[in-house]
Amino acid sequence: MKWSELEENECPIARTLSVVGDRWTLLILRDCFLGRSRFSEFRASLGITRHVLSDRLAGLVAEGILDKTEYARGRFDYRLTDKGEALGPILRSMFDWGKAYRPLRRPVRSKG
Amino acid sequence: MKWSELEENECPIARTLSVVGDRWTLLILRDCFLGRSRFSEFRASLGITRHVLSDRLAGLVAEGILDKTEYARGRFDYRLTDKGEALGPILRSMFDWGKAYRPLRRPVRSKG
DNA sequence: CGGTATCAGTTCCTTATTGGAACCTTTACC
DNA sequence: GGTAAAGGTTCCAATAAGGAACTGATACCG
Repeated sequence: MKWSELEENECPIARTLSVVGDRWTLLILRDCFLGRSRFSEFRASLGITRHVLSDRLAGLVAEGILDKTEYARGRFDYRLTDKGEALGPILRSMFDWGKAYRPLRRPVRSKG
Repeated sequence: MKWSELEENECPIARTLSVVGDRWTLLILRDCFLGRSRFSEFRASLGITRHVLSDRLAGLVAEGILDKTEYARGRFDYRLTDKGEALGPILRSMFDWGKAYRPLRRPVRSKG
């Protein structure tokens, strides 16, 4: 199965992954849940390249997950729609799993 | 931020994505939850290339998410560990979202 | 015993996706 | 008019994924 074929897959999980299953999309959406809404904010937070960010944002807008509005000439806000907000539980469960099963062992400084 | 740097990211969501955030891993794990456990079963179900499947399974074993056991000479079972089972809520929430927000409009046959 | 088939990979080559830097256009500020 | 920032786009190099062929090891067939 090719990635693009997932969209019409029988399995709802596969269909969800066809939308948010790439390397960056869920991190962008996490930023949205944290209140970030601008191209430059995502850039600063994620270190994603402009090209890929531009592409992902356009995809999310096309999917109806983000809403793009011009808050000043040539400046845009990307905000979660209801469909986007509904992804919250996915991020929530990822948060819980990461916290429980991949704890940060923070770097010990000097003699620790 | 490069993908590999996510492992030690401050955010638990980022750390989770460093493990399951690529194109295929969550689909493989979905198959595990559905009871599939062998290389050939994953292949048949997903149409993933041998090379990538081999790589992903090895990664999941290294992460302690799957357990690999030889059930016959040269034949292996991959089964979810507790850490792997704990990913259930992520798949569950993806299932719910996909069902609600990306319903299958199944192809209408003949006159519907 | 030779021939064929399956499982679980590995290797090699091609295609697709990402990373990185430079460039572009509009607006704001001095 | 010069500089800077936002939000892109374009181009090229590096990385990842797709696809087919090839490798053992084991099993079954006659």
